[in-house]
Amino acid sequence: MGKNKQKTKAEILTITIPLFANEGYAGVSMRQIAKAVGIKAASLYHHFPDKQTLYIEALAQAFGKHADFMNEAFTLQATPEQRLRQLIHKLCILVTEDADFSRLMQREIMDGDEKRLKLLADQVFSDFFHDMNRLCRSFAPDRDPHLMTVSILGLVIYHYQIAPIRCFLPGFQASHNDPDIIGQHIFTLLKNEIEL
Amino acid sequence: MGKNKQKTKAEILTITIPLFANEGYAGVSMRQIAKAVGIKAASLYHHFPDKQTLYIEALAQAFGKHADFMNEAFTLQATPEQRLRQLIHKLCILVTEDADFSRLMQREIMDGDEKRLKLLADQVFSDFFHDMNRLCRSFAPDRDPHLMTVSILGLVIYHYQIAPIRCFLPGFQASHNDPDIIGQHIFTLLKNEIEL
DNA sequence: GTCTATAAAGGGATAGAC
DNA sequence: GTCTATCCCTTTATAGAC
Repeated sequence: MGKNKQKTKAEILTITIPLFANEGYAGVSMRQIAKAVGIKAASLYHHFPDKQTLYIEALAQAFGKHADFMNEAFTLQATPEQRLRQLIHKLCILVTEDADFSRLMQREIMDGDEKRLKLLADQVFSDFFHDMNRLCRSFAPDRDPHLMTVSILGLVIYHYQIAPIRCFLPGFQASHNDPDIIGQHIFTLLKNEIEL
Repeated sequence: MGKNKQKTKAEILTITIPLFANEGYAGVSMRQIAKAVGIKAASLYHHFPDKQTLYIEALAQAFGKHADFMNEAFTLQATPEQRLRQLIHKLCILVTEDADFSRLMQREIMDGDEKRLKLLADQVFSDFFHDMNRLCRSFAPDRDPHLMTVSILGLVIYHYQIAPIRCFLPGFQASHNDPDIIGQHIFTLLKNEIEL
């Protein structure tokens, strides 16, 4: 009844996502993808017209997975301080637990052309970013909300990005990879900004 | 007298660096490099035994270029506050003005194997990171210096990383790409940390 | 929906002339 | 030090059998 086709397509994408996340678009061949999926390369072209499309759909699946988180991170009614703490905590968990998502995002911001970036911004980040701006305004009304939002994202994301080399850098301790420790550090860093 | 060989080698690397920075290792072919340099692909193998070596030497040249900055950022005698402001300012200028350096670094942290990352950490960042830890201790003695150092780097670097998509995100203004504006924002964000 | 076979192009790398 | 020519392999993608 055609249900297998859809299922197989999503399965292919699920298997493909970590490959693109770890090796990049140019670093993964259709043969490698096919091998990982368990079919021959030619069969991939039954599901996707070309490699580009396969990549774009993998992106869409990887990013769509977290749409809920993006929208739910701001629902709870609480003080700005509590909401900021919650948000930082959830962001730390997100980047730590879905490395594929984070890496794909990083690569896409690096390599995506203008058209793809605009799509990513509008369809994935717009609402989330807007909510973050609003949160920033609520606890730091005198600050530029856009700059604050980027700063908070940078604080969380860079601690994750630098993880592969961090263990070789001066002052490293194992606890520095713990999302709770990192989240707590970032929250106290920003706490002074909060107007009580 | 063999002086041309050295000169040409450095010239090749200079031309190659932006290619690897923009397209990544797998995204650039020896033929593309040769074309950019203005010679044939086979001639590249007179200077470098293989593509890997060419890439590594390009990294070395791109990173070595900023060794002075890394070491000079902490020489001036001043209050911790002044030194922090100076450092943030110089970092903002660095990542803004040498996009190739920043992108290569980002790719290398993402894709480098353990051996290359250890080399990068020891030979490029060790002293700089150590100095940053010391600076952090001087203005925020109660904080973990490693976490503080990474946070400061993340604040600066992420504002640069997100630049390609930033203009599509809510609240963007042209001034958000100005290193002076970003630097000022980050400094005031950290200023509350400073023990006067 | 997957397979084999294959086309057409591009990849890294080498040999040997100049 | 650069060239042409070439080797051998991989790549993306298609055609057509099952």
